[in-house]
Amino acid sequence: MASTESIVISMQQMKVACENCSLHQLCLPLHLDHDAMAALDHIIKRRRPLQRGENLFQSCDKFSSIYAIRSGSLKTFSTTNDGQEQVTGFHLPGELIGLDAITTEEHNCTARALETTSVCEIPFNRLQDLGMQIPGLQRQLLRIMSREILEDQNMMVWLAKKSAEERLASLLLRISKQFSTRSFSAHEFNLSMSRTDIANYLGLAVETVSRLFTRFQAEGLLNVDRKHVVINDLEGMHRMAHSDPDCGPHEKKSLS
Amino acid sequence: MASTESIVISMQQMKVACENCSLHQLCLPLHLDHDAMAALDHIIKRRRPLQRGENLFQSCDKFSSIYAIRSGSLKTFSTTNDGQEQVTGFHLPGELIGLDAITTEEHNCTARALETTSVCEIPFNRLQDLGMQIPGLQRQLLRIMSREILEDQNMMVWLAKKSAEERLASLLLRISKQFSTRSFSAHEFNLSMSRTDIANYLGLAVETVSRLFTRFQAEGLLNVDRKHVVINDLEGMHRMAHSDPDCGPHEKKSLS
DNA sequence: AGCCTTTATTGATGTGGGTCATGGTTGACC
DNA sequence: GGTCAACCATGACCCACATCAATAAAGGCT
Repeated sequence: MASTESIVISMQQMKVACENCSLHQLCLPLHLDHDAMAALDHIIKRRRPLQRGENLFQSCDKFSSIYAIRSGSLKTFSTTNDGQEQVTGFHLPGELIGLDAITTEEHNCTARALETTSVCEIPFNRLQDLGMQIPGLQRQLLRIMSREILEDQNMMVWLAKKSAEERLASLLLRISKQFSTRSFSAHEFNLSMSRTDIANYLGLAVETVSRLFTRFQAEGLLNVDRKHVVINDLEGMHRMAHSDPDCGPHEKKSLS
Repeated sequence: MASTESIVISMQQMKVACENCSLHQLCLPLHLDHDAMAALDHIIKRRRPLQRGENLFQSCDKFSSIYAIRSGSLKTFSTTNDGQEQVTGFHLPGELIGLDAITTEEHNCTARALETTSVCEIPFNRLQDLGMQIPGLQRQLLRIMSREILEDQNMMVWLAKKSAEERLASLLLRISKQFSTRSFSAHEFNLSMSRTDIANYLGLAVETVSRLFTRFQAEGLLNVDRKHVVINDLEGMHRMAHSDPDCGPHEKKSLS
């Protein structure tokens, strides 16, 4: 038993080496040379995968690292002063989370795995030190944060104005896009989050989300069975979301 | 005429020297030594103040600088593909704008002065160079961007869930707070933006904003006459916004 | 298996705030 | 002063979505 487990772990470690990681261009698309990549790889901590429901970090935890998501998914949420949970985002592979904690030096939200999820932990202080040596790295970090600001602002625009159906359609399209860039089907996937989380995130009632799924299905846009979603009419979904196929509000713009 | 104008400009230039600027701790609260401050001061470009309606930058302009607001106010807005204007923010003295353009290297929104407004222009490339020499500066820049991310996320939470009255009350409280930290009255001020801009920003109809002002007045919370606002019951406004006096959604957290 | 909890669906009903329409102010310009 | 264009206020109406309520289905326990 112990031996198979150690084999599993060492294979995992091989797989997560930054240089070989299929996601590295999404984490830090720097085109670093081999040495720089090795240095970056060196500071990254491996962790055992998180199980569904486990927290990566919690609100008020001291900030020390940012995290790159390798597989699985998380939600981030904060708790309002009256004890209500507010979902602030769903985070899918290739995204970096924890950036909002740099300023306060403690986390402002809790990040909880929605399914079995593996992440790379990047200690921020060591990343900063490395940034002093590799000029491009600092700039890249600024660029990533800038992108996050931009996306959040788009999201704000979107939340302020969009109808329930536009919101749900946009979210589904974002997830679909996400899967397709990971070479999975853009048409068929499992939602890792509950209806409640979706509703909370979108600022809607659960019942509304549920009804929308039913309606989208009735209109032939998709088939849904609990968490399993098959999108039949991607273009129709785009029309529903009232967003151009490539500049939707949820769109994660490529850094190229 | 020419001589008085040159005197005005030189006084202005004296006043905006970073070291003496009453806002410098808000722009870049670094506690830099004199030399570092001088270096920072040296790269900052002065501009003549913007008149109401003038653009600081426009969507799709090439990104080259970030801007610190010294006085006055601006709105930022983007234009949706169907030609609608969407206000993404009101920006008051002490704030830094343009950070969202780092990633795309062009501006994604237009920044327009709502009144006579003066800003410091900080060329980003030169700031980056300076950052290589002054380690704290890079970190501070990351911190400022992180704060922006945090604030935008709070704003998202807030837009997703809050009622019309909570939205307007929060905005008024943010403005009030803003004035009070600048040693102006927290109770009495002029709104620089139109009802239409407010409604657009808050994701409401103009009529709703108008009615809310009337209702707040009827309830004795404030007095309003066109742009002029007197808040009679700050605490009542906080209750209306459903936010603790010091952790409201619109709150610009001090970096301390 | 059986029980319990959590999650999802669906229907009935109510309401916040959007939309439309009208009229009043204010200020810029001739 | 008159005219025109923004801007703002207010009433009448309506609809999208929340809320309330009931049921059903799906895991997770022992």
